[in-house]
Amino acid sequence: MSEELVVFFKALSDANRLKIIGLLAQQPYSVEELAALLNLKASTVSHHLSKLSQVGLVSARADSYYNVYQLDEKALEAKSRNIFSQENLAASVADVDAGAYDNKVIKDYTRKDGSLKTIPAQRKKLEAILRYVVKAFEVNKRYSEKKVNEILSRYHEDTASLRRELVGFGLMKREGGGGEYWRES
Amino acid sequence: MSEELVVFFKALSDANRLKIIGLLAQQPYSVEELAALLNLKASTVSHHLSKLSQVGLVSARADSYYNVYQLDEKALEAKSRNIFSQENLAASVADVDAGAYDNKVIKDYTRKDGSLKTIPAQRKKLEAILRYVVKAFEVNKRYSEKKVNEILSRYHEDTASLRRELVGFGLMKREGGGGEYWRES
DNA sequence: AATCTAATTTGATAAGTATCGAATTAGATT
DNA sequence: AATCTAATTCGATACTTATCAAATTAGATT
Repeated sequence: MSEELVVFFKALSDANRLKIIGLLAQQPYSVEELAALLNLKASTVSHHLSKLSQVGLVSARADSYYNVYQLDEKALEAKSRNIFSQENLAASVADVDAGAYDNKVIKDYTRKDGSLKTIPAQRKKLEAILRYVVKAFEVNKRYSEKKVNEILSRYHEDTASLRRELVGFGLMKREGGGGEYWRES
Repeated sequence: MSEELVVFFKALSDANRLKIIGLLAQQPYSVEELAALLNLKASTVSHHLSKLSQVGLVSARADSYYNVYQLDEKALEAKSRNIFSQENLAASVADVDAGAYDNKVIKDYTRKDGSLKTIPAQRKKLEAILRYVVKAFEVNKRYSEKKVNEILSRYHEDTASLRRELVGFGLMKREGGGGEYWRES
């Protein structure tokens, strides 16, 4: 899950928390000492330490009156090594809808009945629209040019352009001689 | 300066910005495409890209209508390698006042005239107070026990305790036989 | 030159959070 | 058992920021 990474980075997105990490890298400190060193109240430092401990960067041990915090150097090293690993990068996009762009373009360019308002001029949008239109054809079935035009006319009157672009982008194939078209898988 | 590190981590402390990085790790995208994929408005994505580009993680190239953003993998790798380097840890504590803890303890335990309200029971505070008191003695000069007591009496009536602790913590030395004391450098 | 389109900037709003002071808790010392 | 002390939790406040809508800008196409 990507949320864990966000929490980790948020834990480090504060100047005073970075100072705490830097100080604890030298030696363990109590909350009270950290508060004095950073010129903050103990309650504030406690809040910061809680965030750092949530992500496993620091831990506390009780010593008489004091809660002495120490840096977990192992965790620090481990985290820094695989922050931008393939797994983490992949995890961050796991819940991104890959079809969202096509869907938006289709939504922008079609009427309620599914026909096209216009044929997009931009290449990327045209591709998205063509991927949408080509679904009207069965895979591997042969169509005459007349039949192709009839189907495309449901989408836009300029069937010749649609037909040409479908072939141009490789979404449909045309047999050299006979004027037959088909959609490949 | 530590502020640079904070900005870097803040740039990464957002789920949508991490998704952008994950997406750009696969291929470059335009602002419009990212907006559709993340279900955000273009202006919001622009805002995110601006933060990422501030820290050098992404850059844009113009392509017809579009601003196509790409991930700077080199920068990503370089950053992740030395995030928690010695230099960065040291930089984060550079502007921390190392004497702040002693100062706070001294402030808490002394009156306006510099004398001690009480002698701290806690070891760490006692150390801080003793470091403060020992400054009343010149380095390497010899003092009789009587003179030591006279000086210490400016701070607290229990001169015997102060004297004993100063020696115990190694801040002052006593010659075995003759009852002479001195402060070492 | 005029017109489009995507991107950015600006302003407003809502959500998040660093900080402090007060109250409470946990634990050790007496 | 009673009392201290440091730490934590809680409530309030001020500041930051993610997001959107509207206005503006930059650049390409016609």
